[in-house]
Amino acid sequence: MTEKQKRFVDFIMKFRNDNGYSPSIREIAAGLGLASTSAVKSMLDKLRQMGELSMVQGKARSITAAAPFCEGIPILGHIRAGTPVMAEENIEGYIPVKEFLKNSSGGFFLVVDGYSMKDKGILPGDFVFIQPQKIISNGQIGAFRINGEVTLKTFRKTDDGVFLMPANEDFKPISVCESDDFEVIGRYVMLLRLMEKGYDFRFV
Amino acid sequence: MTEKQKRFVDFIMKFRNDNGYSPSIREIAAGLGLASTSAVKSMLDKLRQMGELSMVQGKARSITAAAPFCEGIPILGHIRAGTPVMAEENIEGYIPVKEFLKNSSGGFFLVVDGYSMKDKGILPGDFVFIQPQKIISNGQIGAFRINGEVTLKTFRKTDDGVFLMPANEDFKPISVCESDDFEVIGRYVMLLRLMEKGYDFRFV
DNA sequence: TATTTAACAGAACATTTGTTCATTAAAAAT
DNA sequence: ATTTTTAATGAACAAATGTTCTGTTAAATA
Repeated sequence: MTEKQKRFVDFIMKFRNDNGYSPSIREIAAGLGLASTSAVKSMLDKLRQMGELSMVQGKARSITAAAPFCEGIPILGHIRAGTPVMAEENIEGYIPVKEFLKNSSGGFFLVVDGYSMKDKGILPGDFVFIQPQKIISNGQIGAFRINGEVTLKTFRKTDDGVFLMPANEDFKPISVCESDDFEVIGRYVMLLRLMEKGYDFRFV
Repeated sequence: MTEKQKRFVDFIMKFRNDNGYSPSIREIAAGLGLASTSAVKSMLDKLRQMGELSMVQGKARSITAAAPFCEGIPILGHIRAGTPVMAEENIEGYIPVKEFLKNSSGGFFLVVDGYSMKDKGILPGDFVFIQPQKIISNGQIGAFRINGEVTLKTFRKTDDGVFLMPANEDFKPISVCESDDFEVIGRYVMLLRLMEKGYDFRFV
């Protein structure tokens, strides 16, 4: 990507972060100091062809940036690693939260209830993002349904059989028998913990 | 909020989740089975007055849902609490991730480096979202700069003075002296942990 | 029953916005 | 030096979109 192309994507991303919706072509032109809209249009077409952006023909403000150049929260530095300066020049990167927001991919949150995964830093009230998939690799954490109950555990397959391992010495591994009603729901790919309570999460 | 108003907000939120941009008034009308745009318009005006939505006069597709009815990931159930059914009717709520996405409010992420907050489930590599503020309440977790170093700790103010408390018995509390260069950077309001590595986070 | 209110339809209008095209200027390549 | 390519301009057009207005219908209210 050239410097100019980067400026385009940066502007669009910042605009979206600031306003909550994408800029129009004329707003992009104004923002980048261009007097014509056609220059912007051709650049957008090129960026779409490159896979950096996507947009829908004829639809106003339909530009969406492809991952990971999408809406995100800036990373301002490593904690304990020095003084974070609250300036745009200091942004280390962006977290592509939007990547996970795509409900179309089928992911969803589950709320953690117990302390069985405490040693993995997964606590009650945490939201774990589950990417649905039918198989899971050895050692990965995932959501499983066993005998009607849903649980979050580490998947372990040994010569002795399949086990769902907790991350807390107070809990025992679950041995998965042939006779069990067992299903892999999905893989644990993200954890979200909100300290701000009091939000109406629309629980019904 | 009435049932109809909820349907409006639901449709807009779902459209945004699916497409990445907001629906036009005519698309809302079509989606809700209405033949006129004016009915939609007046409802949108009302929802804006209620504070549920916000939009900019004359700008196409500028509807953004106010927190917490904004872009979000569906919550499909409590883990260990039964069988989550992967259906829309089963959605318990939405997590207002977008609320924290608003860079305009000044929030940002810091990357956690050490194990000093382990017992609070905060591990190295985690992203902690910091809401900038100059003062912080007793017992809250926040990011602080002390003598040039940035650290995440629990703020504790007692008769004996001000302390930055770790959540790990291997670490000692930090006593804040008058002579120290001390500053409250902000409050810890969210934690994000990504299991999917390999993303290009645009680190420079 | 009469009146008011709210919700919606339908049309019309104005603005925004995407799109295209001819042209110019500068840079790169031949 | 000539040609080609690229980037940008400016204008114009068409489509999408927000906005407003009048009338209608049904429900609520007096």
